[in-house]
Amino acid sequence: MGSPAHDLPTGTLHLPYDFTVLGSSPMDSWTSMEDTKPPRGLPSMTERGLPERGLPERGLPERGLPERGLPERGLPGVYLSCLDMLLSEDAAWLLKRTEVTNPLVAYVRDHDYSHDHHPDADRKPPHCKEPDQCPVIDSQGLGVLSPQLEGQVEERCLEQVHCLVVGEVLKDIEMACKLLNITPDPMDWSSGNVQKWLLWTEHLYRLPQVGKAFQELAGKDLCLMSEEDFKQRSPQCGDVLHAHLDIWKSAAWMKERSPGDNLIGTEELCSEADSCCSGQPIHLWQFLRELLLKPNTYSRCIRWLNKEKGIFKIEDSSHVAKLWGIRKNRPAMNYDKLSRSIRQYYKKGIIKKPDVSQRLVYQFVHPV
DNA sequence: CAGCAGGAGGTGA
DNA sequence: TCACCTCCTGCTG
Repeated sequence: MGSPAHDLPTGTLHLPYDFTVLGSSPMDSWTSMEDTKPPRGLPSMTERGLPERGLPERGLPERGLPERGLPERGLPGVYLSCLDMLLSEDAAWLLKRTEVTNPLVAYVRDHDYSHDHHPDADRKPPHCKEPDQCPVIDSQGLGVLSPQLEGQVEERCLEQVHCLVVGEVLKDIEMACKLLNITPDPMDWSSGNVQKWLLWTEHLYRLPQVGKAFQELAGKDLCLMSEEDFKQRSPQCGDVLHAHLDIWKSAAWMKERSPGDNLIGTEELCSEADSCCSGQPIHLWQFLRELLLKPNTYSRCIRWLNKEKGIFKIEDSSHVAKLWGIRKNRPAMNYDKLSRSIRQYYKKGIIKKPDVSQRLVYQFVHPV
């Protein structure tokens, strides 16, 4: 687009991630929302790339907190689902190993809160004698590698991790776009799209409702707003929303810069049943399946009980209904109505009740 | 009380 | 016409 909002620098990945979620599932963060400290401001990503201000320092007094807070580890944690499998120790080690070559990682190091959750996060992983001498995987079977080769292999590994993270973020954004029926580039959003995005973000991260504060604003206006503007309109979570928008902006920017890059596993997102790829309105059963396909983000409200058999459980009925309502622009949507729609699928042979009927448990007649 | 089942009329694409 | 949405009654655990 070439818009100011997209004039990000090249060469480094500029996403305000909180890498400290590496050792814990984002949904764990969500789980802990009610009983843990509320969110603190996320770093704002500037046009220069790295945040203007760092993440709040540990031990700083909490500021005014919304009733329903973000996951403790911060909103971007949701975007790191692909790294859930990494042990926190390994993650810490990885950060140490990569900070030299990647400014973003160095930034993350500087703002590493992993000690909050993992007191041993700095400890090297058990399989490493010293962080600096961590064995490099010799996938070629060449035996001991020369330091130069080792460096190259290492760099490649880091690149792969990098790509994995970026790819996962883009996938999640793409998924959200499909679910909301909006474009990935905030610059293209109408005011209606902005409201949808706000509603979605509020519900996903349980932020206080601030949609009214951003009424009449199109995506373009939103992109031109500074963090201060955001905070002015929403003192409670303006900074979080601004940071979240930054992620979307950078994703759009990256996509625009390298449209050929196949960072996104579109085949996963656009299976033959996904009519949303062809511009058709999404069906409820498709919507449910989309949520089920993103367990790292939505398993708190809907999850597979038996994926092979297509049996799933709606864990948070009102939340799923709300998400569906947002998607369909039906603010009055509730589980009663949603379940009525699900029951319409009984006749059509799309969804049924499992043989052993349980509350909130349904089964796709034709599992994926 | 929340969830389930299903009838019936309405709505928008 | 279709795919819901909305409202409803009655039943169940």
